[in-house]
Amino acid sequence: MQAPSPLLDRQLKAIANPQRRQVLEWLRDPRAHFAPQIDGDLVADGVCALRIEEKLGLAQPTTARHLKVLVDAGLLVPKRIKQWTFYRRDEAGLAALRTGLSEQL
Amino acid sequence: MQAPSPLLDRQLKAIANPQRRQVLEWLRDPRAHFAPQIDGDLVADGVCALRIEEKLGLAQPTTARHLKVLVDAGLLVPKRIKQWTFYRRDEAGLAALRTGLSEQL
DNA sequence: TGCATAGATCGCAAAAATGCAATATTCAAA
DNA sequence: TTTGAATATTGCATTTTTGCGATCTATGCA
Repeated sequence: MQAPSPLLDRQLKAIANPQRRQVLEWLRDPRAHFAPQIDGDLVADGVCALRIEEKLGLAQPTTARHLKVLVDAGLLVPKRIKQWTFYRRDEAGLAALRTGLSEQL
Repeated sequence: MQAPSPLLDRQLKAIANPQRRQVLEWLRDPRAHFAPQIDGDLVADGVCALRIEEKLGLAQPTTARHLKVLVDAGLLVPKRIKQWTFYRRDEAGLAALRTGLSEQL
């Protein structure tokens, strides 16, 4: 079957995984869950992938793929600073998910 | 990783599939999507599994499993009448899903 | 009781998701 | 330019999901 909305489908598949939901939840209040960073503001820029990786307790490639799934679903915004990538929530994408859900479900 | 909420996890996995979302959407207004039934009122009792099966275009065992996933997630209510099983939405479960989402996401 | 219908379950194959190690890429600093 | 750190990508194994045919179970009717 063809998904009526490819975006909503990607978003729902993205949040169907507990680790990825955990990341989204942590990033609701980065200061409450992560130590301050030298480069990149926790809130404005997001949290360094390395921090997320160690908190998740998964290998680096696995974490990287989880983050990519969330970015591709429009739920996270990546920001490259120097050799780091910082991730913050994409509130617009999350709002779209909520809207799509209430319409489709 | 352990899912913080096993129920929410089951619900999100359940709606991560387009066919299952389609069923939930059809059942929002059964009269708009299904012909009247002899036994079992479309709205009060739900829609016969056979009708859902033919509308989905999937084999009987496959449809049966999809419906079971939705029932186990508390999103559908099954009702056995004679040799048929009718399915309707579990609005309480769907409300719980919405609540869980807004809390966790 | 015997038979037909609807649905549930079993067993298996194909596809997708998830994990990791190894490797490639990117960027900064020496 | 070489080195090191952080991230991205590749390749592969394991698990989960999804599909089907075959079969079992439950129910109703002759």
